[in-house]
Amino acid sequence: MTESPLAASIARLMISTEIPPGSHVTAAGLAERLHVSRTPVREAIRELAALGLVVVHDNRGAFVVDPDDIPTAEMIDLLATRRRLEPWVLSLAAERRTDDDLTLIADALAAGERAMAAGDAGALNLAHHALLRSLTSAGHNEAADIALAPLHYRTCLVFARVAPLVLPSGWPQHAAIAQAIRSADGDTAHDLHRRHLDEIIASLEAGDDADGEPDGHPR
Amino acid sequence: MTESPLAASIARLMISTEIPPGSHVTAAGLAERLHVSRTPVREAIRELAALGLVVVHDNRGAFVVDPDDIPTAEMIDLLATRRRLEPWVLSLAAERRTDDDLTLIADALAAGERAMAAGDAGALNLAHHALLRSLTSAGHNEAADIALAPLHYRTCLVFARVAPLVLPSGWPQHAAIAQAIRSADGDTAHDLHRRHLDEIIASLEAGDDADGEPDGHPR
DNA sequence: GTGTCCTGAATTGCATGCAATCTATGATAA
DNA sequence: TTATCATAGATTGCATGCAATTCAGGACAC
Repeated sequence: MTESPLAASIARLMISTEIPPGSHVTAAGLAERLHVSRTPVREAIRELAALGLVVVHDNRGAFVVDPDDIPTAEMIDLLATRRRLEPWVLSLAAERRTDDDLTLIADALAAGERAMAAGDAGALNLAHHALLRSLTSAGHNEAADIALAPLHYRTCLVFARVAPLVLPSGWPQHAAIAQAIRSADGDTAHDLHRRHLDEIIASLEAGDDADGEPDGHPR
Repeated sequence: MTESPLAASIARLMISTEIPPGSHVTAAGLAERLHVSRTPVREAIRELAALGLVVVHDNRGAFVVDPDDIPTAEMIDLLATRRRLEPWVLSLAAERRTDDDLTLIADALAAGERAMAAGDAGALNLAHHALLRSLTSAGHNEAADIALAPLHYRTCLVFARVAPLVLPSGWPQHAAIAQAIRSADGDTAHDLHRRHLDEIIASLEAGDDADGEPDGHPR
């Protein structure tokens, strides 16, 4: 999207859970931490609110979205919505991707591998988000890109706590999808991704865990 | 979405084309017009940027999205993306809608009728947007609601100039969709809306008009 | 012990001042 | 005439000050 650099920085802190879910983020606190004044921080917080990363209560400030506050039904809605769009966008990506897109995707995959090897949960969450964004932007459908941006942020936030446990087992699936896009095989990318999302949805519906088992691999 | 009241006010000015597409909106100008200072205006502009209503150029300010700058292919992408989500959301709406939802939908339809009778193009655009939002929010799928918000804004902006010419002939279709939702007939709502969007897409693809003929009724 | 009210610290939200940057205009030289 | 450059105006972006609001904790009455 068109996040400002500052908003992107703050978003990274949240996705990596350096700022934990549910936190009350104060303008003064972030201003000091990021060495800017409160004004640009406040503007960035508004952006993040529009992207669904924080909720702003009148005269009480912004709170990072807390997965514990989100009912399972809402998580299912979130994934079902992605399911309607993403497989199609990935099939577009297989047609429209440029070499730059492929590089971005490969970079995100590599970052994820490194994060898993290093056991760095925050970095893995960031890589997951970068991967979702790079795959989507390869579709070169700006409307879909804009529509999915808040869903990707929410997904990475909502599953931030469990992602380090379940992402590693699902990473090969991501790699396979990326490979299909590289090979311009839209149908395979479409089907793989839809199956991937279906598995997550199924595990949520089975009630594996109120916190979600995003890759369908119960402990 | 969670627009601030100020951002919503500015958005209304843009959708009604009181602030015309392509305008360079200055913080000082809006501040004076809305009787507030520049700070809250700047925050609102950031929100609108996240929603895709304006584009912000560094150190040059914000510009209202101009339909003339948007290629037909991108408009088709926009509508194709809505087509993936909205019919499904409306079928959800037929299941989940509350009485309050039906009231909002009826209000939007009535506002559109009044605007057409009065020949008020700005009011009609606003009613169109309110209708899209009320239909979608009746689906009670927050993720889909958030994802579609920027698409609805963009749609109403992109078609702002031609909407007054084509919306009247398409209004009965909207009314029929609303009726299906009221009757809890999800399949009909789904099919009617998909057909509606397909017609618009087809007319764009046929090149009826670079500006779009959003309801498929060439002059 | 329980509930209510009050006070104070903390935070938001808004207004304004100012430096840095950009655009446009007109002057100058080739 | 055309191109280049300098200057002036306007606008953004950031910092800071202050009033209004909210929440937490304790005193007090019952």
